[in-house]
Amino acid sequence: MTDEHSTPPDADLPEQLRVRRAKRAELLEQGIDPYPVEAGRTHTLREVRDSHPDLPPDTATGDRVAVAGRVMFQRNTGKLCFATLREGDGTELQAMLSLADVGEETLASWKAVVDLGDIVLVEGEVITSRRGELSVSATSWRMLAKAVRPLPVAHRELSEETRVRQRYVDLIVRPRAREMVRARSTVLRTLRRVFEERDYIEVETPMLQVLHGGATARPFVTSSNALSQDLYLRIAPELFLKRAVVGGIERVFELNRVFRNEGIDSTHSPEFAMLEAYQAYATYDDMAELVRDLILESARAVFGSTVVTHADGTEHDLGKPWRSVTLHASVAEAVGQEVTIDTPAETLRRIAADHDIELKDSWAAGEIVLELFEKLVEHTLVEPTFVRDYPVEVRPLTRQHRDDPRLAEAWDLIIFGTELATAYSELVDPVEQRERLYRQSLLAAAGDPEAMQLDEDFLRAMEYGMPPTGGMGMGLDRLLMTLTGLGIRETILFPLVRAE
RNA sequence: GCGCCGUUAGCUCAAUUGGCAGAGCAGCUGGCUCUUAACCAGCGGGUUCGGGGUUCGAGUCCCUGACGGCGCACCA
Repeated sequence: MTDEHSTPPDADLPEQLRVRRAKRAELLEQGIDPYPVEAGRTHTLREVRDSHPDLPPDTATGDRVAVAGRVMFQRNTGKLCFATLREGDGTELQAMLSLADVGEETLASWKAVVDLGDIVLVEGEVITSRRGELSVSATSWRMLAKAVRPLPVAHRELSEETRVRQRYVDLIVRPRAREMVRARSTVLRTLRRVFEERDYIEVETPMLQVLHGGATARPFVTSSNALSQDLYLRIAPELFLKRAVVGGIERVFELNRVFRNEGIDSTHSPEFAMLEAYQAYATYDDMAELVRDLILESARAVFGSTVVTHADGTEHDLGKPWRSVTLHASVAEAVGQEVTIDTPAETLRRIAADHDIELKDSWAAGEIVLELFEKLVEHTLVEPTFVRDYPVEVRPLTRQHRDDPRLAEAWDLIIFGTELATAYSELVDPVEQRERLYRQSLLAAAGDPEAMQLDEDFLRAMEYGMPPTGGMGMGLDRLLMTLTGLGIRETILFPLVRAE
């Protein structure tokens, strides 16, 4: 190890770090381990609180406990010290050290070495203070983990960057950060529960893939030394889940990470959690019912109700009936004139021009209608809305509509103006599927980085016969954003950040 | 990828026209046996993101790089 990489001498450290290291050293000199292996805790703060509700002020219970927690506030008078301890779930409890009970030496040592942020054990009697605060009145205390770096100011917001880069600090000082971790876990559990109740099987499919497919997006590329070839981090689990359906796993879902090498902003992360589910002998209508159940059950699990608060502060009851509208009808409503699958491209171009929407020359009617929807309609759909029946040219992997072959049996669920989930009646005709994938592979060969490669093995699977199947996809991070009204970096515990 | 804005004490932020770099919390010293963002008195703490330039003098102006935020593009 060179000097450059060794521990910097204390003299180079900021004052507060030096001071805390000195206190650690002081404990060691006294023969006290500042990081003992055995904590000796007998009760959690929560347990003490729960077992002593509503005590009147100035009560001595006679109950002896040893509690542990991080020191969040300190209020020291000459012969009486108060500290607020906090444990992982945010529960706080006051510790009191009185000269009369602990003696001069112990009190002095407490004042000398305990800083905000330290994790300590306090052993004593459960009492209430004269002001009525439930407390542990110490007979002894012990350092469990000396913090050598000071906590940030507890009563001011951390900067956005520090919150994301040092999430461990964010979790210590900001209750909402802790709540989000628990909300995410609750939603994960709830989604799995709903699937289990519907006899779905959870599977894990490859994240490292030899071929790039399943959606249109730019992949991350890596390489295998053993295979001497490039591998792709998956952009979607779709093609493997469909193989599973072919094999007879008729109700299957996967809830795990996908990776897309695209923009990073308040609604996009390069890695995000994707839920996809496929159900044999079901259609996109069945998947709509499933998705509604997944979202409502998640809301109930997190909030105890279906009412959620959007980023702008408005409350919305997701439990009310959800609207369903065709893509063309939604556009027609927005532009105030008839728009259907029969509307010619020239007419649609005129409508776009009237609304100052730029179009590519190569676009056909279907692509123009979708552009009109995205520019004029999508952001206006605040309440949950299924937008359904897209032109086939914009949904190349979806089965043709049973009533009109120019349409695809697909819907997007829009909430708060953004897409939350999508579903199809899946294309299961292997001949048709081969043609469409072949056209995609031509685009890929021509240099379109988002286009899929031709996956012969996937096509071979379909040739064995895939039952009529409904499929859905939903971003977990998006769901949490919808439920909590927060940005995507708040819903991900440790979002990707550039190295400092 | 392009444009705009930002980076100052451990944390959150000030600093007029280019003229001695400041506050609150945190820290240190002393005081205080019922505080709870405790209080009172005193003290210390800075490579003003890095590099270069203009100037008698740069936190401030110019060039350049790093990192971040917002907008656009792409996307779920």
